[in-house]
Amino acid sequence: MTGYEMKHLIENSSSMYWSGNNNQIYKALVQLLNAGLVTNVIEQQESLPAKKIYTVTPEGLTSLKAWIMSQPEAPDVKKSFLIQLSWADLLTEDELAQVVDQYEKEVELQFMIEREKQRRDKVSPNRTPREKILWDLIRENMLTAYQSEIDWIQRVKSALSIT
Amino acid sequence: MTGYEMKHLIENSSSMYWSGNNNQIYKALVQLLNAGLVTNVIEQQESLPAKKIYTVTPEGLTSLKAWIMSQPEAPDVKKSFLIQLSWADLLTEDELAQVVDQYEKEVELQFMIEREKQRRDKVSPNRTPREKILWDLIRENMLTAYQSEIDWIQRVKSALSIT
DNA sequence: CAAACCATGTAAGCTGTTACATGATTTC
DNA sequence: GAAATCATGTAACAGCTTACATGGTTTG
Repeated sequence: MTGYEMKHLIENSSSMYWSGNNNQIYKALVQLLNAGLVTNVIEQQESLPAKKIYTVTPEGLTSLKAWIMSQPEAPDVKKSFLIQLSWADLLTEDELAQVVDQYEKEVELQFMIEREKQRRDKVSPNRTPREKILWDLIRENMLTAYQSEIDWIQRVKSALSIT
Repeated sequence: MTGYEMKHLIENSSSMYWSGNNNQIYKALVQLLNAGLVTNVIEQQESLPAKKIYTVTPEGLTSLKAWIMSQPEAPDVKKSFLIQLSWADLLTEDELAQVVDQYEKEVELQFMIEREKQRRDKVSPNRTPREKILWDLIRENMLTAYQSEIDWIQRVKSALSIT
């Protein structure tokens, strides 16, 4: 696979949250190459820059497997909206209701974008039945996280309207 | 409040996810001062560096209120575990079960740490009834997010053990 | 006797983002 | 005729982390 292809793959994935901008991808690939974790084959093209097609080496696979088995980290979550809410007593009732509405729309938008991404992505690997199960679980995780946030927003709305 | 106090306040808060290390806090306070959004009073101490006690200006409050009403962003979530899972078909059943268990323990640990933080934090402002409601909602958000992740882990375990 | 607390700050380095650069080909 | 696609890369900047620096007082 080329760096360019990886970039698009990362962009269309939601669990692979890395931005994958040019600056990082091409630099990282050079580092992996120097570390002997990948090799590349250069394919010349007329009127376009030469493709560098990368392949994992056995050492690369070993290194990957070691990372997969390394201690997983808890999710890293940043909800700037909660910081807005923590100061929201400065707002009138109407202003507060408006901001909550905006947040609801934004989260629902991202939720729909995620569902659409999943619908389009028919490329997910199905090399084994277990791999399919794993990928379905990953997708479910993304969706239920959004759903849980949307449920919370409903509770916010009823808690504030009662006041 | 001094920069030092803010640092501790941020560390003990979970919704205020900013790391708040020295380098950033003291630099940011100088910027706020230059922008006229805060003022400070210097209080000399013997055998300790002088305290700089900061206070928001009316301009600072206006600026804060503008930010609170600005378009909220959807949560920014990074779950590196999902990337580990997406490659986990390289593992044996036992290895996979082990990594899932480690993730479960890690998330449960963070969940307990969060609950403990909330239990200890009796300093949360209660200036109005509405502010109390808001702060309770923020706390509920943090906890239900963890709970939703833990529920998902249970589904992962049953989906994988059936295989 | 080591570690933590108080309270300010600086320095170095890594990660991430946005924008720029090339230049032909295809799509709207 | 403008914008996107292909495919590589560079440059400048912002954010974040870790470690260092000072130095007296208190806690384990």
